[in-house]
Amino acid sequence: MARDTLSNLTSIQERRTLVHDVLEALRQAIWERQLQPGIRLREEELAEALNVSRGPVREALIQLEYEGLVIREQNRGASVARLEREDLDEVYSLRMALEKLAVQLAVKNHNDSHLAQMQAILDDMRSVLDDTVTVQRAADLDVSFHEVVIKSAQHKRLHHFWSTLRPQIYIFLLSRNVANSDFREYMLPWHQDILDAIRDRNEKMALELIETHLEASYTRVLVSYEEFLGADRS
Amino acid sequence: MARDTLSNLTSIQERRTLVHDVLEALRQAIWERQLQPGIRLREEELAEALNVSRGPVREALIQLEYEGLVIREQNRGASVARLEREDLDEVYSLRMALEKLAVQLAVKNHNDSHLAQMQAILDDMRSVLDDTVTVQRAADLDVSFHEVVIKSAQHKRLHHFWSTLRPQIYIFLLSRNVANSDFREYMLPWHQDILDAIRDRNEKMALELIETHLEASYTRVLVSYEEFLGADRS
DNA sequence: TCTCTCAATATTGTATACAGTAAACAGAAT
DNA sequence: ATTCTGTTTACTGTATACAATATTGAGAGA
Repeated sequence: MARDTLSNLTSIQERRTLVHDVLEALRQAIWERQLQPGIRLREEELAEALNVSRGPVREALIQLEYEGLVIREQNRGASVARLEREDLDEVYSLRMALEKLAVQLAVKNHNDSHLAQMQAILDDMRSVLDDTVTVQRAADLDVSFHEVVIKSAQHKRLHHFWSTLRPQIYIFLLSRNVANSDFREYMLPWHQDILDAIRDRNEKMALELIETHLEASYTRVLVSYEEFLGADRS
Repeated sequence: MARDTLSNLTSIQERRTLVHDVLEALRQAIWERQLQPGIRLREEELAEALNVSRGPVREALIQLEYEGLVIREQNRGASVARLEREDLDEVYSLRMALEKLAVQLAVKNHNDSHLAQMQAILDDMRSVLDDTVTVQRAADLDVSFHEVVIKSAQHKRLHHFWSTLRPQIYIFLLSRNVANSDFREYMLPWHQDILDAIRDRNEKMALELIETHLEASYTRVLVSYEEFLGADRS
């Protein structure tokens, strides 16, 4: 059989381990606030609930600690992280530093596939303009666009660091009160501009755009997240 | 008993777990090239050699993967990472992004303790000027100065990210051929300037200095590390 | 009533045992 | 000879069992 024929087949879904499954389940539960900030995460309890042993749960908790969703203490176990306003500041300042580096490299290193992926996400954003969009959908589209930008920098460690930040970014974005108008006024035009600057290899413009975009994003999220924290306490 | 009296006591050495010990042993062995790039790290073999079970070894390998010293593959185990020239580029470009953010924050957030710690390291550098310095000692001093700068930014996530990069930075620095003249000509004056700029809260200056310092460091390490890679292949 | 000590308990840290996977090899078919 | 296929083997992935630690609460002493 010719190799070219085979290369058309979509590759088989990589066999995953229990750690992956546990990770997804816990992340999801934290995002959906079924597991609320501060709640203790006992290894055995989770293991029972998910029908696995403590080993995979423990490894998943280690990973979640890296992602900032969980706090682990020596001999005292894990709990869901409480993300305060300072954490939002930290995440966004780090994100800014990483994404500035990313667009500088993206301008040089992107390829057509990256541009196509960005364009596809913009198209998705456009297609949901008429529907009512859920905050999850908005966050997904937002995060995945930025992820492609990061990927197009072709910098393994940068991508890895950013991915570690992603689950926290997602949490903050989930606090927004999104409306369709947001897509029309912010999401679409800003991301389109960034894509254009990368495609045109205009480094200065791309840098400026990512800075103003992230600053604006921060400002908007700050309001909604503080609101959320306030409501949470009452 | 008065609280003030107690606060003078140095806190008791935190009880450490086996994971810590395994981590230190493996990092050290990789730094010293007893474990050479590419060598397979079988969990059971390491466990036996270190007189622990596979659990702690496995967790240590996960951590080392984060630190970039080890590669882990699904169902195929771990091996010591081969750090090529591209990895040096990645580490330094990321380091630059992180430390630029760090000095900007350090200028605002540093306290007297941080300044004292930096000064102490500069004093150490001065005190070894007359001795013959080992490359390890030079790397230790270099890395620890930058670590204090990072700490003085008072940004938990930034510190954590930088710490993840530190073991790799250390590997690259170990390839240098250090002489006492390097301390006199580079290490001391550059680090002194950075300290001064942070103390004077001169953000623009601090940024400029860290940029030129890291670029220069990169250039110097690039030469020695390529030499090392070449020698390694022959 | 308050503080201290000590045991009980709950939970993580660690060790061991078993299951599953993938590379390596040997033998059969062409 | 070469490719395929089944089997072995060596390892990681997972489960279970045991040890060590930290918190809690009850009782003794002040």
